[in-house]
Amino acid sequence: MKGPSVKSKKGRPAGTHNESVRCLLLEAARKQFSVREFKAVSIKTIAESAGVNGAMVHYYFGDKKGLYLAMVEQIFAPMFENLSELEGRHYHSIEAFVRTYTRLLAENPWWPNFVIREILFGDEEFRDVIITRIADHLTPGLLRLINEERADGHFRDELDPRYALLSLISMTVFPFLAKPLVESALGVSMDEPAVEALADHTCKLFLSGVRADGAQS
Amino acid sequence: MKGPSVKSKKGRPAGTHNESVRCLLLEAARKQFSVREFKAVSIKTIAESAGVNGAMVHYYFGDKKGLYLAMVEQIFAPMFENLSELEGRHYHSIEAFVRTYTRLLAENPWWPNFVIREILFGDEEFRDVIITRIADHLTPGLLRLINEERADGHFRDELDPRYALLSLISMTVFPFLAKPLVESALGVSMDEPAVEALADHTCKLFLSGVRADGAQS
DNA sequence: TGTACATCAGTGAACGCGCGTTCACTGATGTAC
DNA sequence: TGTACATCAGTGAACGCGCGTTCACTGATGTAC
Repeated sequence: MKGPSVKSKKGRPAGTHNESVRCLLLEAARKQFSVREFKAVSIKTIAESAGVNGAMVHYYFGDKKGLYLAMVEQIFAPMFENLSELEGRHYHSIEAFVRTYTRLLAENPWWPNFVIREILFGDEEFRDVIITRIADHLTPGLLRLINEERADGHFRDELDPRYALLSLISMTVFPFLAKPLVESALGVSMDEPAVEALADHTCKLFLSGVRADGAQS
Repeated sequence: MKGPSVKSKKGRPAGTHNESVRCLLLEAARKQFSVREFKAVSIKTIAESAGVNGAMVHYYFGDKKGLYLAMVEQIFAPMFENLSELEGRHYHSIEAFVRTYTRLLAENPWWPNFVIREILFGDEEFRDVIITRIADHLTPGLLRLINEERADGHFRDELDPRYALLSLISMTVFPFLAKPLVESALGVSMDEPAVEALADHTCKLFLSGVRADGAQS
């Protein structure tokens, strides 16, 4: 595999406008892989969609899987970055989690699509990596938070924190995952205001649902 | 396409043990398609898994897609049947919905897998059929129920019934959809007792979450 | 009953298409001296 | 400055593999008379 990363002193230097081909391919790949399976998307289709020669896939990414992984990495990076931030600073509030996550999902609507695809149909190794990565980023902080609220008497005593967390994540993620179903069946368009209203609703439902009888809202 | 369905008077009658090959293929197909994409599963793999000749796929199902559709139909049929029953009789209770649906999902763990696959990556026509079918079976009865409870003052007045229904479905379905993630990240094994406990939890969380302040539990 | 025949489920080799991949090549653009 | 050369991004034809599909065929099992 030879690529543009090979540097040397002589000759024409790399990087006039060559990165555009790379970007075009990544963008086209995201579009195609968003609505079709890996093997159902041909390099030819991606190349045509990007308006470049199909051999460029191998020139820039080695092979088809290289392009796919580069694209997935590009999609996941900002999500994990933001989630790390969230973990570091704002995890003190259930509401902050729901709103931040909702915003992230609204901005990256194809993200849950690729996650669920990898989890359900991906290679075993890659799947485990993703699962571990998501679990590590989401679970500890939120579980601790729920446990604290329960210990302080704000949440019901018999509440199972694991189930509570599962409910919270379910309500936050599923609407984006089943977006076509939601839009068609419920008539909810999942645009900016609807998504925000849904986040409000989710917070209220969850906090009322787990609150101890005697606790203040 | 010639198949065993062609009947005649003369010759060896159909149906000694020939249906077993059909069943073996359907079962093997379900196994393979559960964990891999359509194009990532070869007829050869299915046939080997079933222990029959690969040409049998075309003999019994016409082509690969015929086998896939027959398998999906076989998976969906009991679900829609049970959902219809549910609609006719037991839709008077949120709890009945959650418990019935949870039981169905526990008994048919691959069902949400195929639904989401078709919705996200399927052909446009097939996707719309599935979405419409699910929407028609789930939405009207439950929406009516939620509206009634709200009108009777049991549920909060400012509650949006569509969002409430979405939350309910999210909490019921998502845990099965993200089963590997749930089991790995939360340490919940999603077996019989855990699934039942989760259904209890979901009912309690939802009903507490939507209840009007003055209403009885 | 015996026999010729029809139809069955199932076989296995061969075909041909689409795909990912490879590779010799081109013209443009830079550097070295 | 001019010129020979090195390296670049990109091209397009060809290759070969795997796949879905086809088809002539077989032996078994029934029916007709």
